[in-house]
This record gives sequence, structure tokens and C-alpha cells, in this order.
Amino acid sequence: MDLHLLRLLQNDARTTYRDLAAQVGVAPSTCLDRVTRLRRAGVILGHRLQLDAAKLGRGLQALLSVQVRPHRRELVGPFVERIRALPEARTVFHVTGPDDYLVHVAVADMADLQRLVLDEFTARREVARVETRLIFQQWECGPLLPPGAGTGAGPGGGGHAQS
Amino acid sequence: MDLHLLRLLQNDARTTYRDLAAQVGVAPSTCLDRVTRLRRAGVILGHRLQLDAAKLGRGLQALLSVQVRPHRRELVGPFVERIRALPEARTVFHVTGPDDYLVHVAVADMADLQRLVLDEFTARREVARVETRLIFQQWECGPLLPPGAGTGAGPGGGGHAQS
DNA sequence: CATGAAAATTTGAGAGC
DNA sequence: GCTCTCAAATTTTCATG
Repeated sequence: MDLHLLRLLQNDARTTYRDLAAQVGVAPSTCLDRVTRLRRAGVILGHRLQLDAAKLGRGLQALLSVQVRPHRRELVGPFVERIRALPEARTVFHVTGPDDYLVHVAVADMADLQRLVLDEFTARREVARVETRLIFQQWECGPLLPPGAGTGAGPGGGGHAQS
Repeated sequence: MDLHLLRLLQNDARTTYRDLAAQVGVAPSTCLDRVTRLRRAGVILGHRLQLDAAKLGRGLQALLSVQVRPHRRELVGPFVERIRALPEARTVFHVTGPDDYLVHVAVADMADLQRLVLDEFTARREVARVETRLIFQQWECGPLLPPGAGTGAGPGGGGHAQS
């Protein structure tokens, strides 16, 4: 049942417990219990607003591959914190491969992106290389569920999964 | 004021209008008006749950660079839709550069990742190349705000950090 | 996991600046 | 035009079986 709740909440995190209850087939208070448990268990980390970057004057997004050399803790810790503090930064990934970090940024326009790369990345001594990829379009995908959970309600269509 | 509201809501999208009002310094109904307006204007697209992938049995995340050849509409449209439908996919980026797509995936383990790459990517005729980068760690960054918005609360208002 | 009541919030209408 | 006050509808929350 938790999975059912999570799937519904990922479609719209503002769904009321009443609607949740109606769709899952239990009482609203039960939904509250389950969701509270999921929250306390750390499965639900928080609720984030999904904003239109273009409407906020950040119509250009890009992914920056960054090589940090030497790749030592003393350097990469402050580097990540500095990047995270940038208003343009959306997500920072520490990844395997020749490039150490992948930074998703949202900027106003090309001039803004150029300024960001030159002033905040290549200007730093520990940044050995930056590769910029512009984002044409992006798609958020379906709900994140445990492996094997599938999307259906289960065999027979009327069965209730029990936890 | 809208910016102030957006900043607070990005910290926690579940903040009540009452708390919002207290922190911004206006009446709750005014907050409702502004947020409703932002929602109708399309600035606020929706509310998303932030989940712990590891707690859902998807402790391994990766970024896949994918080359789709030939890069024509008849091929890339279905390709994107197919990838979006994968339970493992989280985000798909269409980007500039030698690699056409960057796909953020969350899987159970290395064997699961191998299966995903072999069965869902390289097995497809239009996929010319896949490059896999594992994600050590990732950080979501601060609120997305218009360029130049800074962090100040503006004249007259006392900036309050949340409790 | 359900019931049912109490507390809090959301929501809309109308007044005032 | 924008914000506030006030009251009703709805939702959240909790004690209990």
C-alpha cells in the first residue's frame, strides 16, 4: 500500500489524505499514518516545488563536466560547497570517469553562461577542465519505485497487496 | 514578495499559508492569492516528492550518455518516450555535443545497471553508443530564483531565517 | 486499520486603502 | 489594483476501539 501512496503522491504531492484514501481504498487517517511513517523512515525526504526556469528568467540550461585536479578531499570539499552556493546551480553530481563532476545549471542567456563558466569555474585553480553541453529539452520521468514494483495494481485487478 | 514566497516554498513546499504569511509579513489570504497566481501563470508547475532512492532499493545511480544515430525525429521521438517509460529512468536530457542524450537512472545494483544498459539501450538499433558514469554522490542546490534576485528580503522587511 | 471528534488550515467574499 | 478581515468549508491530526 505504501507503494500505491508513493505513486499517487509523486504524481501530485498536494493530494489530500481524503483523495488518497479514496484511491487506495482505506481511511484517510490510515494514509496519514503511512505517509508519516514513510516520512520518519526517511523514504520521503521532503517536498519540492517544480518551477518553470524560463518563466523565472533562466531560459537557458546546461550541463557542465568539470575536472578537478588534483582530486583530493582538501580541494573537492570546498569546490562542491562553492558550486552549490551558486544561484545558477541546480544539481551537482560527483561521478566516475575522466570528468569528476557534472553540474546542472540554469542561466539567463548565453552571455550569462559564459560569465558563469569563466568566473566561477575556469577561474578556479583546481578546475582543470570544463566541458559545456547545452540542454535542448529535458523530461522528468515517472515515479521512482522499488525494483519489481511495476505499475499495475497486480494480478486480477481487484486484489489488494498487503504489507 | 513573490520571490520571497517562492524561496520559502522551495525550502519546504508544505509550509502553510499561515507560516508563509508570518515570515513574509502579510495576511495568509494574500499569500494564497499570490501563490495561486504563480500557479496559474505557470511559474509553479507542480509539487514533487523528494524520495530517498537507496531506501527504495535503488541505491545505485548513474548517468548514461547516449548517441542516437541517425539523429532524426522519427527515431528520437519514440526513443525518448521509451526511455521515459522505464521505471529506472529519472530524467532525460537532450543535449548538444557528440552525445545526444544524457539519462539519469536509478537501479538496484551493478547487475541491474548492466541489464538496463544491455537490454534497453545498446540492444536498440538507433543507439550507436552508450557511456556510463556512476554517481558517487549528488547535491541538490539552493532555490531557483530570477537572475539578480539575490537573497535579501528587500527594504522594510526583516529577513528571518526559518526556525 | 477504522471511527469520529477537535484543531488547524485552506478558501472565498466583501470592505478598505 | 492590491491587501486585509472574517466566516465557512475542508483538511489534517489524534485519541480510541
